[in-house]
Amino acid sequence: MARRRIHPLTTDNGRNQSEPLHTPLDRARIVGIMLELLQAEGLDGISMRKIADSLGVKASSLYYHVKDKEQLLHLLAEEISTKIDLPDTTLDWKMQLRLWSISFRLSLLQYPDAVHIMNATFAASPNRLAHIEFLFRALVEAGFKDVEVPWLASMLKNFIYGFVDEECRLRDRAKLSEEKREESEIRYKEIEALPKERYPHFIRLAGYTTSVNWEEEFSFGLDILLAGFVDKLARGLHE
Amino acid sequence: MARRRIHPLTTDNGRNQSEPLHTPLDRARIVGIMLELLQAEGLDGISMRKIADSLGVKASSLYYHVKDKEQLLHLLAEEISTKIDLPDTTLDWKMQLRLWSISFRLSLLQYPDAVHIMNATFAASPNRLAHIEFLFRALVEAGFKDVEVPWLASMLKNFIYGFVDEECRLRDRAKLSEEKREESEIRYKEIEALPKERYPHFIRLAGYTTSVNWEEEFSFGLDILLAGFVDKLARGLHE
DNA sequence: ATAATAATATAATACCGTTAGATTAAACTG
DNA sequence: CAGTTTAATCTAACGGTATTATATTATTAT
Repeated sequence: MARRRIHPLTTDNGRNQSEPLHTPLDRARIVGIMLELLQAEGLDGISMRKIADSLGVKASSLYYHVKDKEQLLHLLAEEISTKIDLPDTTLDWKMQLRLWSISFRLSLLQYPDAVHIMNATFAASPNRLAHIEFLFRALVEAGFKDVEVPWLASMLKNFIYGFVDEECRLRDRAKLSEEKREESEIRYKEIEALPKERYPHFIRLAGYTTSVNWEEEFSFGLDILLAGFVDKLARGLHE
Repeated sequence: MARRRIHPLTTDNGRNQSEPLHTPLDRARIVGIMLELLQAEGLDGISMRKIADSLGVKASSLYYHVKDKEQLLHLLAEEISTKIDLPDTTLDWKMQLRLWSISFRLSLLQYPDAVHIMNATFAASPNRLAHIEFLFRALVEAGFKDVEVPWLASMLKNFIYGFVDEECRLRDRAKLSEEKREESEIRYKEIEALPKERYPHFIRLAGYTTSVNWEEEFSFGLDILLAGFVDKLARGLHE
């Protein structure tokens, strides 16, 4: 697969970059650039044209290395999930799930729109399956029935996706309101125009989602979900 | 706002449709068509061009009635949430949340991609706020602290979104595998090519998500989440 | 009838993913 | 070394997206 040029100078129409000059693309380099673009511009920064531009290449060339954009996102999701730690499997099952969840959240926070990418792609790749395997094993060893395990894992995953998604949104909005409130204020005025007397609880409690300790709040939700797991386990045993 | 023609026949360049002939558009009619397109073709069926075509009009004309597509989706989400029942507020709080969740899921299932539309739009519209108000009130009356209530409501919402999203996906895949497995089999072969010995639990348990009683499974998850709520409430009291 | 306004259309901009076919570069083969 | 094959990229195009500025028609009001 690895190819090397013998005579580095031939016709060379256009820019010449000293050494490699034309080392062909591969999936690893494409995914690497995608990760950079994601970091810099978010999901909108990942278009076939922009990826190609950043590689000094035309968009259509990407299709030689990959079937379509979906496959590229699939590879990107796998790459992102590389950075999630798998906890020590000798710990208490609750601690294992807790540590895994914390690590998962932190990884998702590292790249904008990571949640959407993970959620939009099929999880059948080595690293992602390793995480599913970890969850399934932990839940089985905890004592849950086989039929219950996939749904419990799904609940935990959905909790994290939902939380991080909301966290990113609220963080972005907080940033916006510091710099430029132009667009944002239009929406806020729509809220203020609503008949407040009809939503007393909402009005009173809405403020609690503005200044937040996210770690604390994540832990709060995680505790509740795991408490539900424990309750299910207890009921399942003496049933 | 309502406008009526006096002389129904003038120049009439093009098709003449008996009575109204040219009653101008309004947001209600646009949203109505969007709902039909959503039902028939899913989220991809809702483009500005397709909406306009279905109304016998050009895409740019829509911008006279609405700011952009986001606002249109906002209105659509509000319309969809009209069909969700608010349970009797005299019931036990757990029963209220349970009935609301069941009703919410059923509404989301009525239209393809409804979850994505709800999740992608800002929930500040009368009907959607009424639902938030309902949740907040129920949780406050249950005895939760003010700071906890928005996060609990968020958890419940995220559980439902995640569940229905997954339900739709698996249902669609089950349909596909009946008719044409062409594309689908490619992906399945990718899974089968993986080293199975590394994912023993996954291999053993993957089958449990194929033939599913969705009502039962939804109830299973809901029970667990609400058990976590109850646990939190109990701990919060004697703390 | 005329002026004002309401509603739609035309045309263009700047993107997007994807494909077919031509073209260049590198690697083999005799 | 010459010729052929294969690898990798490019050109050009298709059909789609949201959106905008500007022109045009249709209705209402004066």
